[in-house]
Amino acid sequence: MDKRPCNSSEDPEVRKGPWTMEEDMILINYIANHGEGVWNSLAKAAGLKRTGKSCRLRWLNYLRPDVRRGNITSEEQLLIMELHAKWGNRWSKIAKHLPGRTDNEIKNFWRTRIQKHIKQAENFQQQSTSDPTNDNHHHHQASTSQMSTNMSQHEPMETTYSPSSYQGTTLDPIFPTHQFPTLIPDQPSCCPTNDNTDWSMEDIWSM
DNA sequence: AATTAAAACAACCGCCTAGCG
DNA sequence: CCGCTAGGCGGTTGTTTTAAT
Repeated sequence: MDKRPCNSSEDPEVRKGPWTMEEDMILINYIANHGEGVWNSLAKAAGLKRTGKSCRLRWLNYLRPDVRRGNITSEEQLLIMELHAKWGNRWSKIAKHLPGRTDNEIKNFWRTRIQKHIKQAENFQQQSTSDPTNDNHHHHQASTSQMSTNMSQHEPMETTYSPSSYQGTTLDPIFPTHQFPTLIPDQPSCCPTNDNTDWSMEDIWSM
């Protein structure tokens, strides 16, 4: 486990940080030949100086052949929002309904794209509520009810989620309608150019 | 062109739980 | 039943990339 008396972070034998292409290749080859086993022993057997956890994460979030990367479509966005409204931050549960997407990716997506807009909406709300000339803050629209209907009977309120957070999303450019995004401009975040090393998963899998 | 700020993404950390001896 | 371990999960942090000035 991770009550880690052993394999502690001071252990010079344990590598941390970004994975190299060599490590990726080793992991992929090993799993291709032996399958996924007990991750700790897999890491050792494969000769990787990584924790089992690290290997597992790398495999699940990045190396698996069926993992989809890049643009999250508007349909997927919509699904994510619906499922998040239902289940809160149950990222892995949500991810199961988005084939090829990982919980980590969805989580990051939520934090970077959606939460930002919720915050903005909240700020606007505060402004508008403190503005006596603006009294439209009690008109709960479809968006509100749609997103919050199931909240009450579900898990304890997630800190990242507040039904009211969704109110006012109509103001946000990313949510052009009263509903949830039916069409959201695809972000330039496609083409993950994170490969300074000039290689991609396609390259690896073609080997 | 250089610098800074913001956004996006990858990876780690620590807690929780299930399974096994 | 109890303790231990591995795996899974959600939160958070660190790094890289992109956009703005």
